[in-house]
Amino acid sequence: MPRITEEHRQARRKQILDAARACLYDHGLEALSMEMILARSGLSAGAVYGYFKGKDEIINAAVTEGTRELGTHLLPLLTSQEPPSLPELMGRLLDIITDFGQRMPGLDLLVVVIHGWSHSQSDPELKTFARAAYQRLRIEFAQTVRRWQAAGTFDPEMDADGLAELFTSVCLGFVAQRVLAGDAAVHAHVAALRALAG
Amino acid sequence: MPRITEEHRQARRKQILDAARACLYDHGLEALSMEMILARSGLSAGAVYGYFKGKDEIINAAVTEGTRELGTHLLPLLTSQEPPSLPELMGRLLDIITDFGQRMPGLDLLVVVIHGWSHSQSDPELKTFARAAYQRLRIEFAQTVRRWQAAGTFDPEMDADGLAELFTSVCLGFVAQRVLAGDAAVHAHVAALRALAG
Amino acid sequence: MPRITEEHRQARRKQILDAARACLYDHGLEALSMEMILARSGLSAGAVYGYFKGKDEIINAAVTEGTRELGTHLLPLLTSQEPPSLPELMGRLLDIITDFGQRMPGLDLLVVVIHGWSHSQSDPELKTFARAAYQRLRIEFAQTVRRWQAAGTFDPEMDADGLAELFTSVCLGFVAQRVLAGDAAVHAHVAALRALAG
Amino acid sequence: MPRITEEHRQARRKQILDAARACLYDHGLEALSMEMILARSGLSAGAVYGYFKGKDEIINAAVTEGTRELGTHLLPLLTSQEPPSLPELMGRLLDIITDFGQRMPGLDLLVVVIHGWSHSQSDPELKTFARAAYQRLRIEFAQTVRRWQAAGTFDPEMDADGLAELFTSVCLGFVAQRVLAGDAAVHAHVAALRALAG
DNA sequence: AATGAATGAGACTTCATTCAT
DNA sequence: AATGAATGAAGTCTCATTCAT
Repeated sequence: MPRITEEHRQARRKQILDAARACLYDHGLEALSMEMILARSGLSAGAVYGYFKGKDEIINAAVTEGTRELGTHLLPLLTSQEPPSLPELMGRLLDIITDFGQRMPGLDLLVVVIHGWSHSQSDPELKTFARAAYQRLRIEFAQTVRRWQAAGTFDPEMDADGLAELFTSVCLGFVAQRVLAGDAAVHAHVAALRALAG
Repeated sequence: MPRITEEHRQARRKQILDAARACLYDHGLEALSMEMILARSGLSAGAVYGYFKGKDEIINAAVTEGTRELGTHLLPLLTSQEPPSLPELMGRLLDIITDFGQRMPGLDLLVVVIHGWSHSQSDPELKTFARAAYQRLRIEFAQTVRRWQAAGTFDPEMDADGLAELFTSVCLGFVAQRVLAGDAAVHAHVAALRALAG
Repeated sequence: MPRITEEHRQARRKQILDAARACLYDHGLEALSMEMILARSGLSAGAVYGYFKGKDEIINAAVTEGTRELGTHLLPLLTSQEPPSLPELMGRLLDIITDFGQRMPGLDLLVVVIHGWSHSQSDPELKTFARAAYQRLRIEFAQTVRRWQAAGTFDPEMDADGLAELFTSVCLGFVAQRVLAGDAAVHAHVAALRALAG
Repeated sequence: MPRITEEHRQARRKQILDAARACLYDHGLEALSMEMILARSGLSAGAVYGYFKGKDEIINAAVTEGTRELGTHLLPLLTSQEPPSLPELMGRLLDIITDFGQRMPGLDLLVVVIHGWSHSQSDPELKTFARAAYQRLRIEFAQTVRRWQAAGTFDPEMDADGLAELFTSVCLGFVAQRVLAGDAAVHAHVAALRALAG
């Protein structure tokens, strides 16, 4: 069946990456095997290798494209010229993260995100990508803080970069806590922030 | 055959676990092999298998004992009957985390911690352990909040559990941010908390 | 669908076999793959499989047709009723072999011949073919020797078959030496024969 | 069973290389597989990979060590300060080649030699080795010719290098002819040389 | 007649673990 | 207690061939 459409190609790619994510969720980085991905995707070895050069490329694509997609949802809120208040903004960000985690039925994508964090430490390409992505998050937080300061919501004396680091930690820690402790509530974080900095 | 001393056994165990951590840092979860650990530890296969039942047991021990050790340093601060102020407490906790990360020359133990987070999601035993450990952190934070409330530092109306979740996220996120973004400063977090909740 | 012309078929066949020879020269028997031949010939898999039943058939055809073609050039000299002297005859034969080796730009066809020798040892069909072809060479040499004896150039007492074996070895060895040692000169062989048997 | 003797190591190496040669004889370069070599050697995959880095290294070792061994038997005759007459020398050389071919029961090592010729054209390391080995043969032949000339057996006017090329072709061609035509007799070559140059 | 995406058997190799010494 | 050679299941990937279009 020659000459497939670009649309078809993209569907196949997604099929493979989704299978990889599901297997990563089920078995973890160590035990993840091509055989699993092949079985879960329903494709043959040859077919999969027509889309990706190897296992590494599949994992990297699964991680980077997932991260990019989450970023696509988070960034509009952080680049908004009139950001909502800190608790509200954080609430929306954590909601997006929570929704992202529940995007695929039968698995928690946040667990896959954690596997991505781990994997990014041993794959140079992924490490560079992760560094850029998470530094970007911090930078956008800093900009948002400056917008709050300009709007008079925050004291202009405050260190925008320091606050951005803290907020970045809250977002990343929310992911970690959900995965490691088994739960973490958006509303709890929002209420706590409102109580502290209300 | 004269039995070896318990002291000797513990030294060998540590030798193996340190080698495993170093290899984990250098190569990640996926590429970690017994051969590496053997080479790095300077022991033979037979020797190592005399101390651990297999690779999984080594990884689990490396992760659980590391986590336990970090906990041992953190808990006294969180169980103190007269906790310092939030920014100060957080500063001390993050300092301990930072120091822990730099404990072994040539590697960043926080990277190993992240690998542990990932691995804990696919190993049931480790998952249970992690859940207990990180929930414990949250619980102790909640107790500290209640002590602050009792002491009049914090408004008694505030939700202690919600604040505990937030603080837990900050600690975990600090680890993640240092590893992923490449840096995160204790003083920045402290200053930000002081600015917010002074 | 109008049948393609026989001429077109032959052109395509040659295109495929020449690609196979070039790939054989570049990569050897072990590494030779259909993908290479496909890429080099500029044809699609489906097209090539319309001309040959499979890889083996292509290799066999490349070898047998090449051998047959070389034979076509050599035989007239060996069946001549009035053969030139031994040194001169050998000179002409080796010239033909040398020219054959340089027939295709960018590759040494004698290298391909050696691959054919190797391959013929594991393919029964090719082995039979090779046996017939090289025995024929020997037989024709013997006939030539008999013509020389009849003409009084050679002593009739000499063993024509033994001489034919020697001459066959010289021809085959010339090919092997050019390929293995990297060179072998026709004139050196001719001069040596003239010096020995002048 | 740790700490094996060097003797044991050599025996294992030979076991593997002999298995490789037998498989090469039975199946040829293309079809040769590790599985075959493993089965024939009676060793496990892991064991074999403890002796050789991979399939290529096994093939190369089988070829180079075989060639070196044949050389070890041929060279003394070619470096002798008082070489026998041409027919006699050639007879002895071809006898050694013939014996070498029959060295291993159940297979014709000369067929393996031809596979080595083929393989040497696609493996750079082997190509260099082969070039050196066969040029050496030619060089020693030339020296022998010069000794004959010095001794008065051969006309000093003759081109020693040209004769050496011819004699090298006879030796290599003898191997090729035995393999390709199915036979070639030492005595026929000797008689023919005696008849020509006696 | 031609295309080339897909198949899937099977190739090569690794590596956690064992056990004779 | 320690060694390290050997095992062999299992992993990743290739590639000759097919067949829907």
